[in-house]
Amino acid sequence: MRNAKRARPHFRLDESLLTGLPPFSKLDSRQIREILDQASARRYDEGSAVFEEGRSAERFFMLLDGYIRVVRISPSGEQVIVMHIPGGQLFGIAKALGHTTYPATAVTAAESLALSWPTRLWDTFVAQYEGFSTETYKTVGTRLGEMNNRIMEMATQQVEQRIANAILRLVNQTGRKVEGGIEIDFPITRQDLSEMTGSTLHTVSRTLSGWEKHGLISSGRKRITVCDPHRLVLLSGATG
DNA sequence: ACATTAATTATGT
DNA sequence: ACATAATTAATGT
Repeated sequence: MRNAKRARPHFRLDESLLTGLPPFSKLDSRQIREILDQASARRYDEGSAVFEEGRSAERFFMLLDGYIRVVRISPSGEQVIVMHIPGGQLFGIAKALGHTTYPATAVTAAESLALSWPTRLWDTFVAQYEGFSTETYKTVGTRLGEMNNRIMEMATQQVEQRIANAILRLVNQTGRKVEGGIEIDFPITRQDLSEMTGSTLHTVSRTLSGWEKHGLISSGRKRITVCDPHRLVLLSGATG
């Protein structure tokens, strides 16, 4: 039966969701409780936007499970994939960068689960939760370093090496062991790889086919597993 | 050393 | 059956 409208049922989020995650690892269970009671949880289908570039940063997020694809669109309409964020990390933390709007769009690369809080809570989180700010600045620093490396790659390396580096990054961050190698844990297309490397899906397809022929990787539709990481590193590294 | 264009085939609902 | 992904060859800068 269709019942009367009622307020969103208040699910008590389990404390184990946050305990152990770096930004919260130093907190006692009372503090975790506090934080969880102010959070809202939401599930996202694959490919749905969590927030969009330019929009006011109303909330910040903790990705509990799944993967976030950070995306920007050029004025001419081409998409660029800035990076991927795995579960267990904060994202949409515009406030940490001194922004009031989101600097990029966040799309789920797989079905995902995220907590979020109103951005007005950011300062109190920083002020009263030990380790929160230092840990978040660590992740900001890590991401900055990655983007830094990407800039170098873009400027100096050829497409094949950039693709190799992109895949290695994904494998390091999201790789899960399967028989015969390490698989990228979420669906990824040649188009995606091209948007990460400033290339085209055709070039990506050709290079991947070549690698597959030589046993470096194996791939199906939207799936890539690295069989020989070592040789891939050789390809990606100093001029071959 | 790569993009573009185009045609063809494979794969998932 | 249909849409989306991937491959492959030919041609262009």
